[in-house]
Amino acid sequence: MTSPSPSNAPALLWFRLDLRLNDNAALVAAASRHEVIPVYIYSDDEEHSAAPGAASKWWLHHSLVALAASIEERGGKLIVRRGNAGEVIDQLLRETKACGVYWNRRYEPTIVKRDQAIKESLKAKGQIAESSNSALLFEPWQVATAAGKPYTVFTPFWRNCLSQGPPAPPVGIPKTLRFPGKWPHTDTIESLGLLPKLSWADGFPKAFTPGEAGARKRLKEFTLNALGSYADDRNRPDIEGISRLSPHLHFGEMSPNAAYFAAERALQSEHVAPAQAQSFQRELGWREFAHHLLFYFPHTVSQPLNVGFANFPWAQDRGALRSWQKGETGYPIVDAGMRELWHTGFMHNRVRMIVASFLIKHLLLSWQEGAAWFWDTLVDADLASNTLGWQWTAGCGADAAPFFRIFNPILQAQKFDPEGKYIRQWVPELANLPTKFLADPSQADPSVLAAAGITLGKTYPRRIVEHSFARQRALEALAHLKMANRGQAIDPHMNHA
DNA sequence: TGAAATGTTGGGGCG
DNA sequence: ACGCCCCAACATTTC
Repeated sequence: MTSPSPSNAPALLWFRLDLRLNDNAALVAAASRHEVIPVYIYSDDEEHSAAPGAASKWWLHHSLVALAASIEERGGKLIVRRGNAGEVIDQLLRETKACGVYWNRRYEPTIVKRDQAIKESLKAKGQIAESSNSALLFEPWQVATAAGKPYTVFTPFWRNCLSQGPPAPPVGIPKTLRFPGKWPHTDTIESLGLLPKLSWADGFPKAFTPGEAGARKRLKEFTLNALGSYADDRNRPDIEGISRLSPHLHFGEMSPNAAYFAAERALQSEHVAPAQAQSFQRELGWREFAHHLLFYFPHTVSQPLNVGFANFPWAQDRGALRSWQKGETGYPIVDAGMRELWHTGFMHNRVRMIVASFLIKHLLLSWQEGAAWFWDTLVDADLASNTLGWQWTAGCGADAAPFFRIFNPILQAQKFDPEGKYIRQWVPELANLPTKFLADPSQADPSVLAAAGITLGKTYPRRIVEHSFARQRALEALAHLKMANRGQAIDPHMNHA
């Protein structure tokens, strides 16, 4: 197959969740044949479940600013528009006389549908409509079981991926990048209204630098400082043990290939033990698995994969939900996590599992409530990963933790934050409490609490539910569910396919 | 990528 | 010396 010959007409490069110039397949394809008109279209109205939440909008704003600047450095311009994507594209094609559109694929159900319609419409008009993969190491349809079905268990999924040979190494920015002499009108990034009216995002810049350069710097620091002990430290919120690359990967400021090969290079050059590098690559594998599941089971965005959970009697308790959201549950590790989330738009993964387990199993609130809060508050909110993560915790998803696996927030704190450094950082009103009582202030004598300046119920909340009671209640709810399903559909080891 | 309950083992204190 | 008990440490089972 020969590639189309270079044309005089420019082409639109439609940026979406690929806000970078390096290792960008659509950019490579467009730049090899055309003058390029970079475009970003903000169309949250039509994206529904995939439309960015408040924290993501903050990130998106800054990422767009960074992308526009690096395009301008190369003599180009990022054209920004707001509205229905198909209509904006048609409008731009008329304005610029462009011959078509290049973009990188997304996998959210509403986006897949929309993009298919746009592609068909363009092709029907004889225009170029070329999509590429620049978001995944392995696209959903590249991986299948021996029976030709999608995977629902992670380990065989990832084994299959790795057996296909190494993913494509990342490539740089195209050497020849031509832009048109005349530009269409562009809205300002500010006019998209992505930044919050109130100042709740003030703490975000301390934790993150959105944009391609920030992503590259983060990857470098991670591979240098933390990759070598990743398998050991990745569960420790009190240690700088994780990559923090998730928002950069979500917005496509870095390709998963770049992250994968950074670990691969460290491994090959023997700077890092194989088990440590592979542990990081495995986490990239979970991201792949999440997209695989989202593509083949699109309804899981709102519905449990395991149909046995469809009628689970989740509690309706706005007060309890509010306490969880604000980090006022009376369990310090839970509250620390929820406050880290609020102040930075991020939460350590180990703590995500703890707070999620608490919401679902201690409070019996639905995983959908938790997913919605995470969606609005996380800068790395990703429909695939968020859906997988919450269904995993609830025990209703693919390869999920069984419902009876209930995290003890006190033991988890003692195990993964042994000196209480993480709790003291995010729950400062407990900072003077001896470490021994930090995971569970209710065990401290009144004199000890008084010496630390703490009054339970006043300066720090009492536990909104007692652990052993909540555990028992959750187990009973599961027993009822089993009964209702006659023991059939909720076996944790069932095959969901 | 749990926790709690239950079972088993073996060392040591002690009559 | 011996049996008995206690209980920590570890293993297994159950939820």
